[in-house]
Amino acid sequence: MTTQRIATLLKTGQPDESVKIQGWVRTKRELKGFSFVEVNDGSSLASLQVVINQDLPDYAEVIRRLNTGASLEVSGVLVPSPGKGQRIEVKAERVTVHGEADPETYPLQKKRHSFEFLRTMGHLRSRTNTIGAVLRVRNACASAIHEFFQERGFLWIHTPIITANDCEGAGELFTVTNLNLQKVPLTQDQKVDFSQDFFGRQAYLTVSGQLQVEAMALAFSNVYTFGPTFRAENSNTSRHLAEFWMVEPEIAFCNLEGNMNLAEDFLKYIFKSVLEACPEDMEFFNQRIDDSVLATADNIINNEFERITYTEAIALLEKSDRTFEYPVSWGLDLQSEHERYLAEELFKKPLIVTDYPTQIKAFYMRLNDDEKTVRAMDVLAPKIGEIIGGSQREERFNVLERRIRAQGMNPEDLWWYLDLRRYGTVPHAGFGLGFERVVQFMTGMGNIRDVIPFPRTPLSAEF
RNA sequence: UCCUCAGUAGCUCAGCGGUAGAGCGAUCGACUGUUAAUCGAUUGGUCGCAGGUUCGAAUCCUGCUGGGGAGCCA
Repeated sequence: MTTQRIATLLKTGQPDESVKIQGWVRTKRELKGFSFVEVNDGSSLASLQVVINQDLPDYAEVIRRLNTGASLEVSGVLVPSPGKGQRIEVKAERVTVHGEADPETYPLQKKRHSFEFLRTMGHLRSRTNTIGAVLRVRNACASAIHEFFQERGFLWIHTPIITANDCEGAGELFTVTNLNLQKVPLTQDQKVDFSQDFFGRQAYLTVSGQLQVEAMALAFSNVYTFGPTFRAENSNTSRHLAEFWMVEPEIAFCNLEGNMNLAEDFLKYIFKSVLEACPEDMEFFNQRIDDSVLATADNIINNEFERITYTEAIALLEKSDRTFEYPVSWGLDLQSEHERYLAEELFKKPLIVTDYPTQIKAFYMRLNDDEKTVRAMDVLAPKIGEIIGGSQREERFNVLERRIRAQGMNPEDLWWYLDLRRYGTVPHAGFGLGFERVVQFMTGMGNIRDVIPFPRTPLSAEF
């Protein structure tokens, strides 16, 4: 008999059906004459209750070995459950213990654990209710992202992880090298001689696939990247990782309005899709983690996002009677507290802020006619802050070259990026979305380290 | 990197100058249907590490780690 998944049995299993399941013991309750064992195989939040009667051969020995964390295989028959809390249960006919888990040392006890503690066991924590639910939602969300773009004819582009482009300006980079670090070759002026390194020049882990994905958009019209991204910043917050996943669509023949529409449709789609795919897990988050999770999802799906310009945002902040720690003034970037005030208190829903001052944004964003602002957009979500950052790109060769120079960079280093404006340039736009931040936002999880299987942060890469 | 709080039993914490306590877990026992099972008993600690102050340090001071907040950003 083939093994069935517990999620399927809980949903569609019928009494008298013969079944075989495999999984891990979540908890065991021994009574006189028989025992209840809850078995979870990761397919759903709920476990399947297995009833083992003492007339089973080797009953005492089997039960002794079935502690929390042990792995087993059960063959039996489904029966209606007389107890509360489950529709059906398995009456065990044969139980095989694959691996024991010594209860004296197995760290996951049948009680609540703090997330801090679970982080010290990256290899085991996915067997818990919360982290299990998070990772199922994460999977559903990743799947929804691909569905969304594939349905719309976007090509998934695998942009490089290793890059020599140090000119995107998006934070600190990790160097990739195979130089002998015991004996680093030096140039005459005592700098590291990267010409002797693997790529013949200094290379890095990517901080964004945007530059490359723009090149692809100018061949395939609509494309997206979805892959890991690396930042070597010494950021110690609940919203930052050194290794995270980013989604970056890029659309040719598109302006900022089209970009905003896509971003809004995109967020609505993935929330809806995850609610459909993981209703139990989402309900769990609403009950145990953050009781506004379902309302927030509903808010995203059913409301139009607010859209204001940076200039309007500054006016609203200046008009508010709130006192902010950081000053509000046209030309200064919005601080976390400003973004949160706008999204959480003033509008109480996601909003898109556009047309930021030129000097606080990247060189590739399209210059407006006033030359004081660029066609940038940030989608700000309650609780998380910036969840999406994007822009219409500067497609005019002369303007782009001028802006590269103005930011102290050398146009020659970006020769191929400029080439895209030299040959068949088109208006185009795109955005970047922090995948873990979306999962955080969806699940209500407070710390980004708990929405990725193995988080990498400063001083932390144990698992 | 800065601010701030915290490191005491397997876990969550109390004790805050006179050499250790609770709840949960685990273990054993009881219970024909439990579901964070319940009830009874038992077990459990170089008080993070290294220095220093003191007659005496878990307790006070200094360096290293974790949480929260900020900056940077996604």
